[in-house]
Amino acid sequence: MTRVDRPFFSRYTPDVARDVLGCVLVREMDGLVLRARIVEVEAYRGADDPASHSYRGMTKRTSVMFGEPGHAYVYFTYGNHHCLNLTTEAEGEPGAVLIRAVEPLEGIGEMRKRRGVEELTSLTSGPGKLTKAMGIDLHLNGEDVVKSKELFVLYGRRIEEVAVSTRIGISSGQEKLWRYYLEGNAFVSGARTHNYRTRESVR
DNA sequence: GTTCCGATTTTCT
DNA sequence: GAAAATCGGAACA
Repeated sequence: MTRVDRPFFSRYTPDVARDVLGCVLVREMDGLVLRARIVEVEAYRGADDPASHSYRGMTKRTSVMFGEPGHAYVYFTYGNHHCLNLTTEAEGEPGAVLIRAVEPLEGIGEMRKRRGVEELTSLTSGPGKLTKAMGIDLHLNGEDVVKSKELFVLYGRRIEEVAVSTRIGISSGQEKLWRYYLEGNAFVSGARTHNYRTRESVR
């Protein structure tokens, strides 16, 4: 397995989002290995994207989005949940891909323990769920996933069919179709938002 | 310093 | 289908 490299992330964010589908997210700690396949993502950019945290420019929190591509941007929201992003675009340009859902591959028992849930499809089918299942929190904010030993991404199998829709949980920027997911995958979140759906073949 | 609110999840009706 | 839980960041004064 080959690690996803810096140039992969240093591109137009929606392209990175679509291409990272099918790649494998790996979390290693305390001799533990957790692996999961990325099945749902969303793209967030900067000044052209009112739904993005970096829409109004750089702040202490969003500085990671402006930095070198290929780093983890982790934020805390709703007083309960962490969300994982991978930064994109050339250094100086804000951008990140939100990992919304993954499919567990290895360390499933550990994920169940961390989530306190048995149901396999509930383990990592949401941005807050997968961070809890994989032990991802603010201490990984800014982590360089190109070099990190704790959190990184491997290239995966080729993907046949990708579905596109509006992003979930945002109040502006709804005209952009920047949510990408594997059509029919059981771990995709957002069953409640039967919004715009388009199909397209990729790769 | 104070106020407002969210790139969510869970639980209850 | 609706609402509560819960707290750090960002905006405003």
